[in-house]
Amino acid sequence: MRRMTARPENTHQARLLRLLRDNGSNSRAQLGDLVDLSRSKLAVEVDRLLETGLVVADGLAPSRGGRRSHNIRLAPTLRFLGVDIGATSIDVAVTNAELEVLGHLNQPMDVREGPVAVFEQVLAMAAKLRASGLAEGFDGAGIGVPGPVRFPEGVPVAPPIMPGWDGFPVREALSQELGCPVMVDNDVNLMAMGEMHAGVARSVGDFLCVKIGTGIGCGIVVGGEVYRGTTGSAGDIGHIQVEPEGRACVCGNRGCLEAHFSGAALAADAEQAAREGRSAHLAARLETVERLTAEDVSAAAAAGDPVALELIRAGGKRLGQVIAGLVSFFNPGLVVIGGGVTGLGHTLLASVRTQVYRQSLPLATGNLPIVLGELGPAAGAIGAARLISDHVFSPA
Amino acid sequence: MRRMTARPENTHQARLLRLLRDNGSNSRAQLGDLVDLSRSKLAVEVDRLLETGLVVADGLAPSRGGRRSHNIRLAPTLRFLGVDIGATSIDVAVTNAELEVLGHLNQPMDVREGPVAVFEQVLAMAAKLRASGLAEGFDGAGIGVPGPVRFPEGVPVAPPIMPGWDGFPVREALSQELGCPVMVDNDVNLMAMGEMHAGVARSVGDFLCVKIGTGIGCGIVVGGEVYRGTTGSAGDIGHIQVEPEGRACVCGNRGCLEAHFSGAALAADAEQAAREGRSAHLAARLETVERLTAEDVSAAAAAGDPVALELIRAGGKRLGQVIAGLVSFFNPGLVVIGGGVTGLGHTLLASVRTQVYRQSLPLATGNLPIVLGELGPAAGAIGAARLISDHVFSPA
DNA sequence: CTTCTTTCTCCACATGCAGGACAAAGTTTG
DNA sequence: CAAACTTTGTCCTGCATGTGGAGAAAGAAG
Repeated sequence: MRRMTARPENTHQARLLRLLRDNGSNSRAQLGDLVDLSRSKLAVEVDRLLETGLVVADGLAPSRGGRRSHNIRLAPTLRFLGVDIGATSIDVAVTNAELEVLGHLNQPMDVREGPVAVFEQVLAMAAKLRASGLAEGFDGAGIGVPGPVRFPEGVPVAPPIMPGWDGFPVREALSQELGCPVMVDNDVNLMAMGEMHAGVARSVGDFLCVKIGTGIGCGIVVGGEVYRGTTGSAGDIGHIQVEPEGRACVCGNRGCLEAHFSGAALAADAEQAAREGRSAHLAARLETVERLTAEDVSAAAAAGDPVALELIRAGGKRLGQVIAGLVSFFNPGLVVIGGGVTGLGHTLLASVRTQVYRQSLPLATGNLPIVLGELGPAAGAIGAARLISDHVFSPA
Repeated sequence: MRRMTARPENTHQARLLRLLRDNGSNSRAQLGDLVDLSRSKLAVEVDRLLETGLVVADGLAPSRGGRRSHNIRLAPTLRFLGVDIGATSIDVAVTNAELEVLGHLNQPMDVREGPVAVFEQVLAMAAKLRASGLAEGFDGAGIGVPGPVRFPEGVPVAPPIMPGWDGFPVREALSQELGCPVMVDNDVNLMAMGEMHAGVARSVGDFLCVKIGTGIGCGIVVGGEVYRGTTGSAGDIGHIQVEPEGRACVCGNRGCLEAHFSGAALAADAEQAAREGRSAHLAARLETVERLTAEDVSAAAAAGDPVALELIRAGGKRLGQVIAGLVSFFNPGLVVIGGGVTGLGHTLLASVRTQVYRQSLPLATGNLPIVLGELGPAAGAIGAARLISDHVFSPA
């Protein structure tokens, strides 16, 4: 079960591994252009990487006007596991060393069932992916949980929506079970990493990634690195006050953003509208299902239901207020909006944009794109794979 | 005029220079404990630094149980100039290489008089300090301006309260005049650097530094480094909305924090209270001066005037609302409050604290000190010296 | 006064790396 | 098709740098 994946011996090797991860197969000559090492040094390091098995030869590159160069690539047998535990579902993906998703499973599950039950499920899903021939074992696993994490130890801390998880040694436990290195992070941070690696945020140094799911969170990226804050709770914007005497929130305060707009709040608003007969569309839907969800609102909006559209617009305005403040404060180069309710799509986006561009100063918004995430439900799992690959591809 | 200050040749030397700057005179042996270099290597680098003249011998250290070690220190003739241009006044300080303030001048001046007039004043003040024998020349100068700056070029960009400064080549011009390296930054960022170097924020990696002056700004420090944002406008929190249909602000919006609480807003509120006869204390003051200032409010509060106290409390609440949001988002390890109106002191602080601790989640506020700055009016100038010393003490 | 500790210098040795020479493999030109 | 030029990869030498030990210098402890 346990795989002894080699680790790079120095920063040069780590650099090369990451280049190969991000740019795919590459010729030795091309690598030479990228890394500013002498030919001899480069040859030595590449040879050592080939010896460790992390890297393998991959045929000849096309000629660039002279002798053809030898291609190398990351070992095609390397596998990373990306796990994204949401409030109501679990995503598990297998990737190769280039972080391309080879297989992806999604399973509904309430995180409140506790770490033991969730773990069982995650392991079962991982086993299923392995059984389907996608992987023989894993060289590393990243896992995201919907709450703050003490990052160095990989342990959730005081997660409001995850009773029973406080202090559970997620990293240690999963590492034991899978027999490979594991890193744990907040799900929102992983979404940000995913979008940074393979999504809209490629080549942006400083950006925000707002995730609207059951709750609302925000990933913060500073200089290409996720910023986690002093206690790992940075980006917890769900409980910023948007209405001085607003709705009561589960956190005990009033007027929190999450209480006014989030997957949960949207569903509640929709149900109320349906019951009060304000929306025929939503009422009809409520006849067939027990409880409405954010997806129902999204469907109603797509069908042109005015009440649903208004709910989304009002929510976008609230969200926009908060984002406007964050933009003034943080002056990001990009704002990404993602998460389960991306289905709300452009209605939401338009509403957020209007609010931000109106409220923030021109210097901060001047060239500020506000866009939807590109990776959809896979963002978290890809980010998780990226997290662990950064770890595995760094000197031991 | 031009002084050719030597620069370190490599990162080891830079490291040593900064240690000497931050810890003062030090024995070679002690440095050896701090830097993890072999004795021989350390000796070589120190010798080279002695050759350049950046570092000089400084007698013998007390014995640590054996042969006494030779002390070294930064050259006592090194001088940095720290300039802090506020909206209504200019601070100029001369420091030695350890960034101890040797001389400090303050001069009222409206920044709106434009870069040329302000420059003249700054140069006159620098000349005065030099004439008083504190410095023969400067080895570097840092300068802070009350608006966003394109940091790499050292040029203000679209500063709302500094008409005429947009695009003015501050760095270039000052460097020409003084004949030494110059760095330019936002005044709030420099205050943060000052408090980090010599104030309350020593040894804190991630913190916020809120400056309340004519306007309101916030310095952001991430991992010991100032974060400036994509266009250099990070920390511009004065125009975050605190009241949906609040007061009109100079920026064109309504309900901005600055419109409700800042040096300017406070003065305006106080005048109104005085005119309406709500405060005998403030009214009396208004008889002797033409316009009230934040200092007058501060004095009235110190004398127990209930209206002044209430103004401060209300302002603190507004400020607290915004800071609470930022704390949730950024999860800092410390919040420093400073700026001209620090005289408002503990009344303001109490009000802010109440609001933040009430509104933010326990995980973020659990161990979060909210304190007043320690350096008072010198913070900006010290931060400016620190900025340029970081530059001078880095490899060329 | 002797012994031990600490500091500092000097030196021999190892290591690591750059850069040139050269061979191998292709392309282009006449 | 041959000659000339380009690019790539390997080998090797020389230089630079840094490590760690030996030993001298300076002081503390007994």
